[in-house]
Amino acid sequence: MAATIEDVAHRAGVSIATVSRALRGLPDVAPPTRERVVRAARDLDYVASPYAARLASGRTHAVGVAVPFVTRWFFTQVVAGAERVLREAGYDTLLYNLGGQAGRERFFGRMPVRKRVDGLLMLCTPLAEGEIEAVRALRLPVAVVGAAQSGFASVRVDDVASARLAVDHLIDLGHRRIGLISGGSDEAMHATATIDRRRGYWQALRDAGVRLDPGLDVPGHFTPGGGRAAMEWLLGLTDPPSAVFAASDEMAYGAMRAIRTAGLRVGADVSVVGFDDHEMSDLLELTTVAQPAVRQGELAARALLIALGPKAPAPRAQTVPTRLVVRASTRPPRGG
Amino acid sequence: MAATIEDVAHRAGVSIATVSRALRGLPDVAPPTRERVVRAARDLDYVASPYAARLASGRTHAVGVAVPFVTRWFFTQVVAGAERVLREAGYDTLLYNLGGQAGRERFFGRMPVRKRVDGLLMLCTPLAEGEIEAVRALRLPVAVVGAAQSGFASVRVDDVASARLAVDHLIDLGHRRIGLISGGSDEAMHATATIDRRRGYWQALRDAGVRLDPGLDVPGHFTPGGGRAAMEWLLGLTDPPSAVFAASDEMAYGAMRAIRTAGLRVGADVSVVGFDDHEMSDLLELTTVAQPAVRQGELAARALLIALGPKAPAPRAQTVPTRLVVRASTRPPRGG
DNA sequence: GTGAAAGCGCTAACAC
DNA sequence: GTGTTAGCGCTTTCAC
Repeated sequence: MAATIEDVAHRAGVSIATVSRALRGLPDVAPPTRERVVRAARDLDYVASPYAARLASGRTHAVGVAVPFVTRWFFTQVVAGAERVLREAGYDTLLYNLGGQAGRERFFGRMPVRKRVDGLLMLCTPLAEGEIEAVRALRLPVAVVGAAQSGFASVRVDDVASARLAVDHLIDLGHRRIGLISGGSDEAMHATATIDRRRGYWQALRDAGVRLDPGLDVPGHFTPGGGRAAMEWLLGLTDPPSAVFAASDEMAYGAMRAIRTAGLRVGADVSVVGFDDHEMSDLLELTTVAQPAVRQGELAARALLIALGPKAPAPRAQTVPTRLVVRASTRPPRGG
Repeated sequence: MAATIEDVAHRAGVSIATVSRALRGLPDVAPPTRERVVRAARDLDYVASPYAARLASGRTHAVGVAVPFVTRWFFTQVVAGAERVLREAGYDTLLYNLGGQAGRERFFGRMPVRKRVDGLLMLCTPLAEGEIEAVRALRLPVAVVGAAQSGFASVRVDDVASARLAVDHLIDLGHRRIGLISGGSDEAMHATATIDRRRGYWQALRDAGVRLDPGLDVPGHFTPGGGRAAMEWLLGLTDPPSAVFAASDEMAYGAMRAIRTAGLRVGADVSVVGFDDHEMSDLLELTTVAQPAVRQGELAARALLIALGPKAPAPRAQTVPTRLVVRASTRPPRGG
């Protein structure tokens, strides 16, 4: 069997209390004593039982990370960033992949993190009223990525301004008829990205004095397939757009595909801007709004760690900058 | 404070032992008693403390999932599949993102899963001798995905046969000069996929009586950028290949890009086959060897759950089928 | 600076 | 069928 604290205490010739103190680096342990304890622990290959420690101390040193879909590019980046920061701080990462509306309801209904974690990290999951209540009821520090929620620490990009960046770029190139491939009304999972990026799109057009046409706003559901269908629909219009802004790169890829399938050229015939700067975008020469994904995970994890610390300040809403990356998918309109 | 088992016992007018039994669905509890307990628990919004239960029972109901890179497509799929199965079985998923060689060494050196989990799920991480020992020393059930390791349950595809599928397809189309974009010798993280897919490639060529040319075997490091560079190199040869087999779709995307950049057409001028059937492949019309990624995660998780059960059978090595999905990226060679 | 002892909230014998 | 009780392996007062 694995060694316990008692084994270490015997071997070092001290009490278990001293072992506990020595190994956790608490003050009030004589250096030579600590030395003996550390050596004994190493000799026995001792690791403290985290669960016993949790029970006794009431702190779990674990954080729950709830993510809509671990398979989506942006989320994987955020998770990677958060996991690293948490691990380095000695926290366990409990992964909860919501996986769609049903899983989401199960999560907020049962709250499987209860009595399991010290804090909660929620990704891109703008919460319904009841969900916010359910989370608050946990009375746990919470950090969210991709949405600002009062009372919670948050890290996100300015979706409105970022979308404007993309659309302004198209306008600067001379485009006037610009389509939007957005999330879709059903997307509880992506509400912020959908709504705010749409808002930025409208603002940019309005400020440029472009006539607004709601018929150019088509849902793409944040998937390549959805983006493709959306673009097909746009191209089928009597007066199709000369450029589109897709609210995610993955939808943009689908749109690019649809453009090519229609016998048109991306850039030369129809311009496309995406959002994310997914690693494939460089390859596909997609102009896009780059957002620091891994970094958002890191920042959120850090914010959570601070909230878990002794002198926890009021939760802060952080915004990280985006930038436009211009590639070959955007060009002036033909005859523009 | 949150309710404890004692609160429930008081309210239901029974002992804590009965509460424990009733709530866990153990036999030997009179139906009316169970009913009362369940109601009391619900009234108090009681959830058992998992950590107290772990300490008392010795079982953690947690599984560690170690993954080289959560950000890589294949791994995200596997994690999603495994997480769902584990969650539904009442197990916590502790995520360990190794993240490169350094993280990998840290993981096997410190073994952070010690005293934390009942079982371990390792993704695509063919283990060095010392690492296998370190894992065995845990004396825990282990399941691996993407490699067969004796003594551990495993789920994988037949990489050799699958690679042959891809290369045979090119040969059937009439190609004779076929390049390989493989992983690379440094890839400790992808050894199986690299080695076995290369082996399948060689076998297919040999069996077809094609002269073997080691100069056509170029590393692509499992990234789009690597695939692109590899393809550029191949196209620069005096006698460039008319087709390539890339050991992953993401490398194939890079290769396709390089082909286009060189002014050639994918399919018509140079054929490309990938491996994975990443969701983008349909969009990019990449012929590829499809492997069931989510399913491998599910199967591995199930295998682990079985190993954690009462009558644990000997660990089994499972192989899941792959299939060739032919799309527009492969065609007969020009003048073939 | 160190030790004794009382929990933390459960599970699992064992008794009845 | 149900209750009593002894732990599980730590942390944390409180003495000394």
